[in-house]
Amino acid sequence: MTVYDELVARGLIAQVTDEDEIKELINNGKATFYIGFDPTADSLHVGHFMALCLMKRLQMAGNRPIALIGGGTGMIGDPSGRTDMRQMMTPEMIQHNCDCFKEQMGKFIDFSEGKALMVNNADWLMDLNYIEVLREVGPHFSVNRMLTAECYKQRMEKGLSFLEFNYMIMQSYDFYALFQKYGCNMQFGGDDQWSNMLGGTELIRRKLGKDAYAMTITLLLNSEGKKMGKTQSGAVWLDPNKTSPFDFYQYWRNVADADVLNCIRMLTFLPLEEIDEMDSWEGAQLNKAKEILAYELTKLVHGEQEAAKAQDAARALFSSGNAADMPSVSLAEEDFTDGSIDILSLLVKSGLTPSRSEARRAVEQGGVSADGEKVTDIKAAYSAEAFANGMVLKKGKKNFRKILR
RNA sequence: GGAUGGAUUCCCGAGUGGCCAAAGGGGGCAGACUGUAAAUCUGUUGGCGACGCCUUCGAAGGUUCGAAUCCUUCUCCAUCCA
Repeated sequence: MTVYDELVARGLIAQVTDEDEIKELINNGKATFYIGFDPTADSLHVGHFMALCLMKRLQMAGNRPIALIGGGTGMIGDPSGRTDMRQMMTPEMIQHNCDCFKEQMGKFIDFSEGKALMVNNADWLMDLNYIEVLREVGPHFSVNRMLTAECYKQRMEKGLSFLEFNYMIMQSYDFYALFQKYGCNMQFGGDDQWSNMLGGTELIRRKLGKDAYAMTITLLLNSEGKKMGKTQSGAVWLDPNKTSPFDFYQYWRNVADADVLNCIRMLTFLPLEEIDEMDSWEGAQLNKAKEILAYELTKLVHGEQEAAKAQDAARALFSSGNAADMPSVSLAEEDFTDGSIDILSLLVKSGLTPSRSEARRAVEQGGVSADGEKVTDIKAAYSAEAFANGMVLKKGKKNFRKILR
């Protein structure tokens, strides 16, 4: 099976500019392609992970990836897929985020011996001269056409600033620059990037009379049409300090039935035959598939050891309610008043609830238990001895915390 | 620059002097049911030393016994005109 066919089979490809040409290039390892990552946070998240996996797949097939860090485009902010303007970031933040990205990417992609490149578009965008750029690329962009692009259309209602409007031009310029500098002939990105990417291929055609190609990756949506990898408290991060391996594992363990197979197919490196077998699984059997998904992804991101730990912890927690490895919190001397600590403080301290009011509600509604016993009294208090072996505090069905002295 | 409309709690959106910590919906959280799924039903959803107190309706002032609501100035957004 060729790489391209595998990508299709996994449902990873959303749109392509020229299918035959792209097939030819990537199946034969002749592509030098880039994917851009704007440093919008200090860690990569699940959305980036998909792109990195794609990079890896293509790299394994002999193609040369360029990871582009958007130190320059990050200064502008991509309006695609947004209904409001991004908050502008300070150059310091951007620089910090770029550094974080670099480090994380190194774990997934082999950058040794020129097998892959990492570049920062700040290197060429920051020194551009406004008038020169206008004269150089300005004539090749039709404002009328730009405005018909989906990503701008959405913003026509809420308002679009000139700053953001220029994003497409900057991204196009990137492709143009990489094409000339490194012979980069292909760009990949999320499906919401489609119009930005086309801008690049068109610019290259008009300026240089040469062909370049673009391909977008299917956005990972759940059965309700929402982007996956987002939780109430934000994105699911790849940085273990921002999303612990356990939480990461749990996120995937909890996906809806309708989404498991999709996720396995798109995100893991399991052989397709194996995945096809799972296709016939139904009902509670899908829980097995969810475990596989969670384990495989945690392994890819955090390593085999962490994945095993997370899996053991999850299994133990949901069967016996106890486990060696679960998120834990240590209490300090000053957390105790007269030798004991009350349940509300405990819930807040452990991070299970953000406020005492919420802790109170959780207890009143019967959602809290300590060492397997339901807490019914909001005034319940525990002395230091209760934590001698670590107390398992549980809020709701899925939130556990081990409390240590 | 001019005219008009707007900014309300996590989001959408009611509220036009006291009955407003603010309707309704969405989302979230908790409970029941289950398979750590979905759907459904119930409760809950600013904070706190909690029948009370404190902070919140774009910002700052003002009127009033009392302001999300009235007045002034400012900021931001949309639409139309230039």
